[in-house]
Amino acid sequence: MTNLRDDIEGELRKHILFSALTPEQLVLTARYSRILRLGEGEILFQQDQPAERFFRLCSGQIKLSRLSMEGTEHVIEVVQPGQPFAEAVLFMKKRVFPVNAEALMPCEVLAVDSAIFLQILYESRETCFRLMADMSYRLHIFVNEIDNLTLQNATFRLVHHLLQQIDDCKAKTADVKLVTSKQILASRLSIKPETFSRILKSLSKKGLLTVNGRIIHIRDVQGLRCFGSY
Amino acid sequence: MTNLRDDIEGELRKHILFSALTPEQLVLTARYSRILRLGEGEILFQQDQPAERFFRLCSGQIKLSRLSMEGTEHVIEVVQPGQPFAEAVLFMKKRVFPVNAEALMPCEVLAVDSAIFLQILYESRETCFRLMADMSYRLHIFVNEIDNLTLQNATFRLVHHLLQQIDDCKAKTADVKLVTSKQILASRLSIKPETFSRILKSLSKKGLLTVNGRIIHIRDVQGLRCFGSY
DNA sequence: CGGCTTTTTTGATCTGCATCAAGAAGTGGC
DNA sequence: GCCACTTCTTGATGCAGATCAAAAAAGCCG
Repeated sequence: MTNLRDDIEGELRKHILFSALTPEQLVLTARYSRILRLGEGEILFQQDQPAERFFRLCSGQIKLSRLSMEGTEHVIEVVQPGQPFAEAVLFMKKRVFPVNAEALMPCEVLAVDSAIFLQILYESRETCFRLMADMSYRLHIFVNEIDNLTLQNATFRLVHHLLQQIDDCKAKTADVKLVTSKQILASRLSIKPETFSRILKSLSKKGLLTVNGRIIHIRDVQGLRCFGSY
Repeated sequence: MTNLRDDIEGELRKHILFSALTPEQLVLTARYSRILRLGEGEILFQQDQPAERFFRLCSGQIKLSRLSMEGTEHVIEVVQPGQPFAEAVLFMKKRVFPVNAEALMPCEVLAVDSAIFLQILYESRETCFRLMADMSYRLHIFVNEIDNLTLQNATFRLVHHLLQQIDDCKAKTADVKLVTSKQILASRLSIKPETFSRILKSLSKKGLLTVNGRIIHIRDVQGLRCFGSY
């Protein structure tokens, strides 16, 4: 565990955005970086707080969410180990976090100083290009996300999510282990927990899958794929 | 009209992404750029087509939309003169347009060659930074968009849109001229035209506004602002 | 102007999903 | 192993907004 603290450079090197840096740049960045440890339920940052750092998750799980005025929460993303987050804030006029970040379990997070990174960016075209690719990718994700929310119904979104989790795309059958609680996954997909449960039930009644706790056994991948919204 | 064809450089200079270029870079870019003219209803590009250029709208209006598998359309954005679009595609692995683009009226569009621009980007940090700021801004917009779709109801979205159009934010009363047909605006806000019409009616019945064709006269800005979703 | 298309409105009805409420089934602590 | 607590499921009911159908209003053009 504690060994991580001593290997900030190693952690940085794993970070796609830093993989193009020269050794000197890496050392400089490391000096302005920290490994943070969070307990379950701990808040890393909150919406509208000034953002002086951005992150990469080393271990654990982080929930990124937004709060509406009435206080209802919507989970935007559940960050998995290896993923960078809050890096696009660097270029916003108002440099504040657009989301809340909360540890869903004990986490180790690499925190990098924004100011230093901007300086590095200025010196490393290669890094600029990686960041642009990264942001472009995120934009693409968001466009798809909006599609799903507007053009598609709840059942489709759930089915789509399950299918995405399958790596072997030509398998007839598959097991999907949900990475979070059904509540949180439901929010991620903009579905109420009750509805989520009912959809799973109806899918299993159709013989397309069986549910065993967090393990979803898909009995008919092809059938599920052709399913859509009917 | 035709004078635009002769002034590609001038048009480029207005493009925020090109405003940091050296004269030589500008000339080079201009050589690989074109001004395109589109008639009403003409398609500039379609979803999944290879994207070898990106754009800036000089005049007219362009509708960016997505199609679902069942064929229903959702308007992502209505591009106004001066706005760049499809520039984030540059960095995607599969370099294809993620949306359809159709002229809502006769348009003049500045089309810039992607390959040349990537080369320029490599030579101009300043331009990289502008593009990153641009993408970061778009990401932020999308996060808000998803908020509105998930946390907010149709009435809120419409009210929110109207309030955004008001420039003088402390005015008691205001006129908003819709830039497109109500149908298209409705789709942009993920509302069916019928529902859109009903919402406007209910707001006017409450005395908050009056509707006169595409001109919405807001009689009580403050009241509308406090309105939300109730 | 009068006939045409297109946009907008209105009414009636339907439905997916939310909400409320209450059990059931896991999960962890001591 | 038992109790408290959280997560998940199930049922009953309600409502926002979709859908279908058709009238009304607004543009358009020869």
